[in-house]
Amino acid sequence: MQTSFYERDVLTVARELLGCVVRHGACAGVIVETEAYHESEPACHAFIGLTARTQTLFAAPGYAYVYLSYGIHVMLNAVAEVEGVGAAVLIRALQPVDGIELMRARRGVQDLEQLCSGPGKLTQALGIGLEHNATSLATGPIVIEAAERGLAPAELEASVRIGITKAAELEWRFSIRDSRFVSRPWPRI
DNA sequence: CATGGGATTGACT
DNA sequence: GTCAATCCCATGC
Repeated sequence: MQTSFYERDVLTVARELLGCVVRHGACAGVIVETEAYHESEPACHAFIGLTARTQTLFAAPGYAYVYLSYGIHVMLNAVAEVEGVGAAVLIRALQPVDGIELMRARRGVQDLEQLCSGPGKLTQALGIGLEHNATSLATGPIVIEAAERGLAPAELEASVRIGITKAAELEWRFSIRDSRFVSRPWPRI
């Protein structure tokens, strides 16, 4: 998708990424869960300001912000809002579509519902690493393709973030309702 | 230069 | 439910 898709309010981008397809090489999956981060909110890496680690967060929209969590897990984010604003959408879960056997080999797991049901799982399944930080999601090697159809409002589920007091009333997390491929049960609003 | 925390996962009790 | 694994990087001395 083009840059203009990402150059909007990060919550809107997080909502509309549901149903889109993440593709890397032979592997691809439909996004079923996202989480928005914005520099105004302390859980966001950009909250502390521009550093070497977080500079991608402030980069032009439509780029991939990839970082390592807990020294083990790779997180894939799509940079949103205008250049200079630190905001991004974490891709939290996918419904596997293509390259499923390769995903199973990379994960060492057979169960389709366990292949991409978490932010660290989906990057492992798709072979995404830190070397993909600051690459374009429009030109690849990782690309995000538009949803085949728009989601009906009833299919969308929103939730507050867990463990954050400030701005806890805002709906930062989005998923496709009743999808079997999300990372975990969410608190209902 | 040393330290400590993090947007997680999976194994084990 | 609890807990360890393990790398990057921001902060502080």
